Formats: sequence, C-alpha cells, structure tokens
Amino acid sequence: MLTPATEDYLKTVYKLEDANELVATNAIAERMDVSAASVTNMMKKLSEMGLVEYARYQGITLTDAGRKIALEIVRHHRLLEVYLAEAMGFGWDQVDAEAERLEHVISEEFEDKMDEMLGYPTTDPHGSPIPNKDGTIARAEHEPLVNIAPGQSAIIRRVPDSDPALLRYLGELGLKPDATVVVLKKEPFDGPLMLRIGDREHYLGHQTAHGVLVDCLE
Amino acid sequence: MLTPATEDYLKTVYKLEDANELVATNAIAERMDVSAASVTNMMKKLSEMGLVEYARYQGITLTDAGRKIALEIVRHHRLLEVYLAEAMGFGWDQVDAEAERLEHVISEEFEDKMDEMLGYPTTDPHGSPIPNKDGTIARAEHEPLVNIAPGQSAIIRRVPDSDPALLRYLGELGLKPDATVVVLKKEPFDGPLMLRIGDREHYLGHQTAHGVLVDCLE
DNA sequence: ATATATTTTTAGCCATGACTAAAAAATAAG
DNA sequence: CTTATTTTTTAGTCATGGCTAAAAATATAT
Repeated sequence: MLTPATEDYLKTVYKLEDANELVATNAIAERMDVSAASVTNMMKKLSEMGLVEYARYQGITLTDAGRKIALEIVRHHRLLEVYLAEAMGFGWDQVDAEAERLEHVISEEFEDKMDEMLGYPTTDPHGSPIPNKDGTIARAEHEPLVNIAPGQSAIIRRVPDSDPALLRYLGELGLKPDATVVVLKKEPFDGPLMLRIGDREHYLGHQTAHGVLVDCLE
Repeated sequence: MLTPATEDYLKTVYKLEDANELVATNAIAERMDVSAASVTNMMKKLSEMGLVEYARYQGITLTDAGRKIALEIVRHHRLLEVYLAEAMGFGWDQVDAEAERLEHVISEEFEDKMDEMLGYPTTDPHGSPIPNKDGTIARAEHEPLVNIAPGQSAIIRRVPDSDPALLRYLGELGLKPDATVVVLKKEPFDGPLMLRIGDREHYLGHQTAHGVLVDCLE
C-alpha cells in the first residue's frame, strides 16, 4: 500500500499532465504547498518505484503504473464528491476538502458501494470526469467560457473545483454544470464577461471565465 | 490536530480503562500490535500533552482531556459502523475495519450528517454504546452470557466487535443484539454453553460466551 | 558570449513513530 | 530476604516526509 503523501504527489503530477502543463518541480511544489526540495526527494522515490519517469532537471512524466494509481485516487476523490453531495447533502463547495482526506482510506468495497448507490456516475459535482475502474478516463473536449463569442450560448460543463468561496459564488449565479448561459458582452483587455444565466445578468471575471468549461451551442 | 497514531493510542487506553483492566504498557502494546518500547515512547508524549497521567512503572490513566478525545474517536468509529451497515449495506463483520481508517479523517460535519441521517443512534451494530458529542457515554450494566444460569433466558445486548470471522459465525447463529436466547445447559470446567436461539440449538464456547453481554430476563 | 536570474538539486537537519537490544525496576518464588 | 522472572524503560537505529541553505544546472538578458 502507498502512503497518502505518495498518492497525493502522483495525483498532482497527473493533474498537471492533464492540464497540458509541463510538469516541473516548482509547479508540483506550488500546487501542493511544499518546498521544491521535498518534491525532488519524492520524485526520486517515485522514480525508483517505477511510477514516474524522472531525470534531473528534465520534467516529470507518469509511467503507466503511476498513472493507474493516480487515476484510482482521482476516481476515489470524484466518486466521494458525488456521494457526499448526493447521498449526504454536502454542498458542492464542501465536498472537495472532505474527499481530499477520505480518498486515501476507503476500501475497494467502499468505492464499489458508492458507485452502485449513485448509479455509476460519470462526472463529479463540478463536472470533472470520474475515471473508470480499469484506469481509463473519458477525455471531454470542452472550451473555456472565455472563448465564447458575444451573442452565443453555451452549456456549462465543468467549473474549478477546489475553491469553496468561488464555488459558493458560482452557485449563487446558477453557474453549474448543465446550466445554459448566453455571453452578452466581453469587455476588452481581458475584462469581465457579461452573461445571461436564466433570467438574470451577471459579470464574470476573465480569469474565472477561463476556468469554466462549456460546450458552445451550434 | 492529533495524528492518527496518537488517536489510536488514546482509544486503546480508553478501551482498557473501560474494561476495568489496569492499563499497563504491555497491555497497550499487545492490543495495538506494537512493541512495549513504542508504547512507553508515546505515553511520555501524551503525558507531556496532558492527555494521560503517567509515571514510569505505574499504570496509565486518561486525563479528562484525554478521555474526551478518546471518546470523540470512539464516537466517530461507532457512528461510522452504524452508517456503513445501515446506509451502505456493509456486513457487521466488515464495518470495524472500514471505520478504523475513516474515524481519523472525517470532519465534524460528516459526523453530524451521519448522526442525523441515522436518527441519532445510541449503539453500534455490535451493541456498543455511541458516546455523545459532549464527551459522555452511557454505561450499560450487562452481564456476560456465560454467567446466566441454565434454564434462564436473556436478551443479547452486545457482542465482541472486531473479529470478522467470529461475527459471521455469531450472525449465522442469530446471536445479534436484541435476540433472545435460552441457556439450556452449561458444560463443567469452563466448557461450552448449550443455547436455544429461536428454534435452533447451538453450542457456544466458554470464551466466546464470556464476551457476549446480555440482560437476564426477570 | 558572458553575466544575471531562475530553477532544480544536493546536503544536512528535524519530528514522528516504528524497531531491537540492553538496563533497570517491580513482582513472584524459593 | 534474596534470587529469578516479568515488566518497563532507556538507548540507539531506521524510514518517512517535511524543512532551510547552499550549490549546480538551465534559461534569459545584455
């Protein structure tokens, strides 16, 4: 069995790879809020274990074995998020923090029970895809909301998942997966977007709109 | 926040105190399957933290602060057991192991949600009392089944909780909390007990019958 | 091309929580 | 009451996973 620390590093490497960022020591350190030295340390260990490809000063890549483990943890995390929200009534701003700790300790049986009870969900409450048991994951091609041209409509597919305050804000606006929004206006110089959500209009910051993924309608 | 290891030690001290055994270094070591030296080590630390009363070569006693923490963990554990059994369909032989890991990572909110969903249960699936949020616990006065005289009936109140194989066996016999049994015969020299449970008769080992707690009828 | 800045690694340290082996204290036996 | 046994503690070691500070490698500017 791997330690929670090990699992967390693998998960972070996976997320960076998934975001198409090159996986640098510093990037991992920042995301995990540890020192760069700690990262180097762990990468050596993971490399010896055959879970990452690592040569000093080059970037880091997951091996197939490493990716499989990372996806298992991500699966735990996202299934837990759905479970906490659907079966226990947690808010979508709370589920990430709770799942963060639980993901390392649940048994395979617990995982399967949740999956079954929830009807085999494919995304978590924020729209992130839930990896399959076999270590595969659906790669959805969504666009950042910020790319949608004024006048066009889009369906929200996925929102950033770990900032509770942001999630509460998005929730108030109705900016949740499956909601339809119309981009009314885009202020220049990376300014905010004016959106219609339902029958209300709101401004949404450029940065935030970049993190919200959508499918453009026609 | 305390580490899982610290919490586990406190829990073990609590359980030994609760069983009226004097809390010796070796007893803790045995229960936790660690070396006696590790126990001495931890007791020093807990003593400095004001969680146990400890003087070398004397026994160990929980302070009020230590007991409070221990009971909080026990509360987590037993609430989780009920939740896993009732809400998720785990067998009563599985819930102890799963709760053992989860008890250290759930939030107060998770605890409260379970409590509410379950209708504020007072005992776990094995009949052990669930401590209250304020750090108190109901002390029930049950008798070991082995003390019941032949011919008398009793209601099962509590069974040993951590041996899955034993629990499956007891389950097959129908020896669960609230079941009624009649003691038909007691073999001498700490021999087995002959019991009627429902319409079937079974022999139950002396040792096991000592761990099963009951209320004698009239 | 060389100087500067950034990134990464190395070296060395620390706390936690295990362990074994040996010493010390308490308990039991003769 | 002294000896033997058991229990507990001390001393010293190890792996994990953090850290800081300094060195080394890479990247960027002049």
